[in-house]
Amino acid sequence: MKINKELMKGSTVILMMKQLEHRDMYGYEMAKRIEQQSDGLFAFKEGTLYPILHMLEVERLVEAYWGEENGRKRKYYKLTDAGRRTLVEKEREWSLFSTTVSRLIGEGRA
Amino acid sequence: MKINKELMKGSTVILMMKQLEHRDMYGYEMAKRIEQQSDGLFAFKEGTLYPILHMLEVERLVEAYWGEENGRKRKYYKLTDAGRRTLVEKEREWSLFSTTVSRLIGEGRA
DNA sequence: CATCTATACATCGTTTATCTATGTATCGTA
DNA sequence: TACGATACATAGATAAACGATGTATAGATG
Repeated sequence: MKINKELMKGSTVILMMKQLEHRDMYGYEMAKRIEQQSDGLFAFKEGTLYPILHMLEVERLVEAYWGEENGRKRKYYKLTDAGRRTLVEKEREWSLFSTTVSRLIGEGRA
Repeated sequence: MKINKELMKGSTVILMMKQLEHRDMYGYEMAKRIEQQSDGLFAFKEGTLYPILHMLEVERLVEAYWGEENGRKRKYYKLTDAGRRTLVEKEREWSLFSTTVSRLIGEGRA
C-alpha cells in the first residue's frame, strides 16, 4: 500500500531528527535508513531531504561537519542541545496528534 | 499543546468523511463536532472546510442536498457508496502510516 | 433598539512542504 | 566503458491548508 504523500507532511522532520538521536549521520544515510526501517513505505527524495537539513542547520537544531570515507565526501549532521529539546517536544506532539486522530476515527465505529 | 498544522495535512479529509459515516451532516456541524471530539485540538477554518466538501462532491464521494431548520439554510452531505469504499481505504492507510511512524520513533529509544 | 456573537455558507490569494527535474562527481561492477 | 548506486545541491512546479473577506440570519446582551 502506498501512503498519500500529504499524510507525510509534518512527520518528515521528526523522522529525520530521530535518526540523529544516537549517532551522527549524513543525509543520504538517514534517508536510506528510514526507507529500510519503514519497509520501503517512506522514501524521501533528495529534493525533500537536503532542504530540510539545511533548514534545521539554519535553525541551529543540527550542526554539520564534513567527513571523508572511501574517498567519498560526506556531510555529517549532529543534533544540538536545542535540537534534542525540540525532538522531545515533537515526539509529544506526534503522540498527541496520532492518538487523537485514531480516537476520532475509532469513535465513528460506535 | 498546539499541533503543527503541517501534521494535519492529509488527515483532514478522512476526519470529515468519518463524520458522515452514520448520518448526514452539514459542513459547519462537521467542523464543530471534530473540534469538540478532539477537545479543541483540531479546529478547521472555513477556508479549509468548504473547499474540501466541494472537492469531495466533484469526486462523487459525497452528495449534497439543501435543507432548512429554524429558518436557517443548511447544506447536508451524504456519503456515496464510492465514498464509503474510499473511507475504508483511507482508514487502512492512516493505520499503516501512524503505526509505522510510531514504530520508527519508538525504535530510536533502543 | 442596537450591537455583538454564533451560526452557515462561500471564495480569493498566500504560504509552504514536498516533489520533479536537473546538475555535479565518485565508486564499484558488468 | 557504460551503468547504477552513492552523495551532495538547487530551481521550479504542485497542491493542501490557511488567512482574509464577504454575505446573511438567529439569538443574546446591554
